[in-house]
Amino acid sequence: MVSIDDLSASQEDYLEAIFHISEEKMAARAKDIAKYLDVKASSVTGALRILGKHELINYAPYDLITLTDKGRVIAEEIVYRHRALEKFLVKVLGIEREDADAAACKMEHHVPKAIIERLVKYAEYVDHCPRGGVSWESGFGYYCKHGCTDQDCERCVGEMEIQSQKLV
Amino acid sequence: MVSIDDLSASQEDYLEAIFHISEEKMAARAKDIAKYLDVKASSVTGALRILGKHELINYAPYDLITLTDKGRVIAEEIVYRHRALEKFLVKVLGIEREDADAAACKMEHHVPKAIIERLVKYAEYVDHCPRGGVSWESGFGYYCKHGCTDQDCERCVGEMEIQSQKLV
DNA sequence: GTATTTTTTTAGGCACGCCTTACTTATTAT
DNA sequence: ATAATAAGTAAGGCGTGCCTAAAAAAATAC
Repeated sequence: MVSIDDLSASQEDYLEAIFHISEEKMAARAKDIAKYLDVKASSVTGALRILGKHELINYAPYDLITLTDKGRVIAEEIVYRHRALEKFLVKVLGIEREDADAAACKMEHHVPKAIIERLVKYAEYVDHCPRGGVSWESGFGYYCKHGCTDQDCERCVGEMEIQSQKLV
Repeated sequence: MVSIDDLSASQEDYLEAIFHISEEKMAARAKDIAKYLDVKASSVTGALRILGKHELINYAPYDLITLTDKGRVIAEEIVYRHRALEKFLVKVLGIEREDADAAACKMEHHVPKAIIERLVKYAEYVDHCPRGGVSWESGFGYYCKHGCTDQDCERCVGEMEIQSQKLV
């Protein structure tokens, strides 16, 4: 039995690609996958054979490619991770959507599930309770641009002392 | 000229290992590195030759292994990333230190530099301005355990309505 | 219905990074 | 000093995942 943890990063990418292409066109063809992942068609064939062998996709040479039920469950998990990461990067860290998407692609295979769950929870928290958490504009975003502007900030007092010492 | 971006994940691991071992013992030996990374001694040799060729370490057979200046700069960058990630996971997301360390090991090679910088900034912000940001105990940690407890929370009103409808 | 084009597959190759086995070099103990 | 042990190297293998080039199959055009 194959679980999501048995898949390599590239196999996850293939499954993810098939999932997205299938959403649009009912079934994927090797050509679409190659284009989506920017690899040669011949590289796709090998990957498809493996995914087929693991019964994650319905694969027969020259035939249309679809996800099996098992494959769809795993593909959805992968897509969920990607979206969760991207949302976190945008909503919490204020990364530009495009950059966040690119970063999520790079990171998604290497972030443990437990961490993803926490990111989701955190993003949800910030989203849900902007007063308790951090709303980007007024909180972290402002800090990024202007630093700490709290006159009574205890930490800043310390830093100012250090600054003064340097100036002497 | 070799930059940090030219290193594979495993080369980064080797450099990181040498850095940490050197901190304790002045110089590293292949055996220590093999143990540190849980890899066979013979696997270490090849990696050392490459790092040596790139002038990131001073390497001569049977001799002690030390970082070159160039190597130390890169190693410090790698360690910085690891620590930044770990700090973020612990301080912001409330992950247990050990889990955070393990996750950081898995993630550190795949998080773009720009994202690391943002994580650092965010952790700094939360650390610096717990009032504006989120202190773990009172903010996100509490939310994780009890959910939203704000009586006047607009979002929760919506959710309660949904809940009520379900109960009907 | 054959010819052309597109799509897919096969075959063979390369780089990486790890492994094992066999060998060489150093160190340590007696 | 030499035997035993520890440490390091060389050579060759394996799996992954990509590539190119060329053959085979399918789709399309005439």
